[in-house]
Amino acid sequence: MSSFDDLKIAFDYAMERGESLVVACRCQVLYSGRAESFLPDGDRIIIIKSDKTLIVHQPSGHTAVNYMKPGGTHDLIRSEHKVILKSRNEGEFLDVTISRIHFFNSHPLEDGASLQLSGTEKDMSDMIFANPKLISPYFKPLSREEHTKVGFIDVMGYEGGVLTVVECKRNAADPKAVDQLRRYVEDIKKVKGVEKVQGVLACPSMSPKAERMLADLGFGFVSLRPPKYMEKKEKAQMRLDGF
Amino acid sequence: MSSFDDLKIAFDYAMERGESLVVACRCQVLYSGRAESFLPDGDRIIIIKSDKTLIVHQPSGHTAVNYMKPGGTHDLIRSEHKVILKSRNEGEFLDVTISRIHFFNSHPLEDGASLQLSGTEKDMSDMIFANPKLISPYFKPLSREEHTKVGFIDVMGYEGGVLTVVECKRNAADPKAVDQLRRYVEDIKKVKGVEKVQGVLACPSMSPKAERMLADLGFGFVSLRPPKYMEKKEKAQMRLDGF
DNA sequence: TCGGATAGGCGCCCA
DNA sequence: TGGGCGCTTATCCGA
Repeated sequence: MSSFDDLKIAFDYAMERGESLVVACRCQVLYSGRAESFLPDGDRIIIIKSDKTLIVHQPSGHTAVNYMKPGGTHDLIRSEHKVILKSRNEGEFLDVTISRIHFFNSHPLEDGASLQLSGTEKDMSDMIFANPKLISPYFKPLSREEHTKVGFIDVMGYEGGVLTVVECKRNAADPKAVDQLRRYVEDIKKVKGVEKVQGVLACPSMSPKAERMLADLGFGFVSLRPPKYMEKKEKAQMRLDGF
Repeated sequence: MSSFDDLKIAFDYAMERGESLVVACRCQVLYSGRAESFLPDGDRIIIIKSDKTLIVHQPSGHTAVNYMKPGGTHDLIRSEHKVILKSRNEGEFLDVTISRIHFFNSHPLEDGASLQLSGTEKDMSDMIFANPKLISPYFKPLSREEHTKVGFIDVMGYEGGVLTVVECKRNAADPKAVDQLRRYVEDIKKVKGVEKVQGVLACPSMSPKAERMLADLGFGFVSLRPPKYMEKKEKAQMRLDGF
């Protein structure tokens, strides 16, 4: 029995059972679908998940270099002297041509949990709604995540008598953020038939271009960063770990 | 020798050697850094790459649910009855509390290759520059990827006597794309002191809102998709594979 | 290093 | 199903 046959048996077994599998191998990867790509020979880790997502990871970096979306088919075939993993899904294909297997493993994996994330833009708007003084002493919030024809507005309210649109960014704001705020302000003016609507950008900082655009439009800026509820615990943890 | 000791030895060996390693395990994950998150118990695949990138994958979906950037430290410790993988990097931390190991593997992985991708927005602008008739019979391109004070313009040229800014999108264009084009056109008017500057959006299709915005601004639309150099080969491949 | 923009973006929510 | 948009976005590229 060849090493290909061993691998083939283990691979088919895992796929039939709906297991998740991992292959580390020397390979090259050809993809064609929405775009197309070729990745020359090198060592990679390939994962096929139980939902048939396929991802190819190089030995550095955070991002998968190639992938196939969930629901595809994956077949291991021998072609002359090579082993090819052929992945197909909705008009896209990806071929992994394998020249050497470093290791292979599979196991049924079950996971019903989902990530609980905080410190997001949504958390910022919640924070502002709960504590409007963060925008100004006189800011009275009316709505959160208000859906309009041009998108949805993080927080809207009145400051004094002026209708005010607040756009939150968890990171430094860029020109796109100002464009977005302007789009909302213009839309609200038109929809509400109000002449004066104020725009406010709430973010930790701004890029120079964003700052200039904001000033040109006469919009406001509030220095604010997303809340991190574990911050105190984190600090303690870091100290315990000697940071 | 406990199973923890076995794992610890294999883990430390892999880390010392600069190998890449894979652990499939039941675990929960706590992260705190730029944001913070908690992932309750479930089965995951954890990879630590040779550059010390750590990624945590659930058994479905394309994206890593948690990760740490390259260059951090990773330690496997026993805490009472549990095994904890502690990852630290530049003020961020991630703790994986492991309750069961499904499998563990490691191997030195080497990969000097990088992805060759085509069918991008850049490929579209190259295509237009090489074949200006795609925009119109009279379009004369002047520059590609021109860096202006407001950003860079994919293609700029003259159509008849009118300065024309072309923005390419490889996918269906959305309102953000139109905003971007408008920003460029307005800037060029100001910088060049020209009254009439034409904007053209080159993309396969537009969202309804984008279409309306484009019409309101009097900009043009050219139906175009990014070139895929392997397209013929791909089609043949798909036929061979029975699609 | 910073800024600006793309991405085979993905994933989520909501009409 | 598609539009709109945030993201621990990452990654690339130029100043």
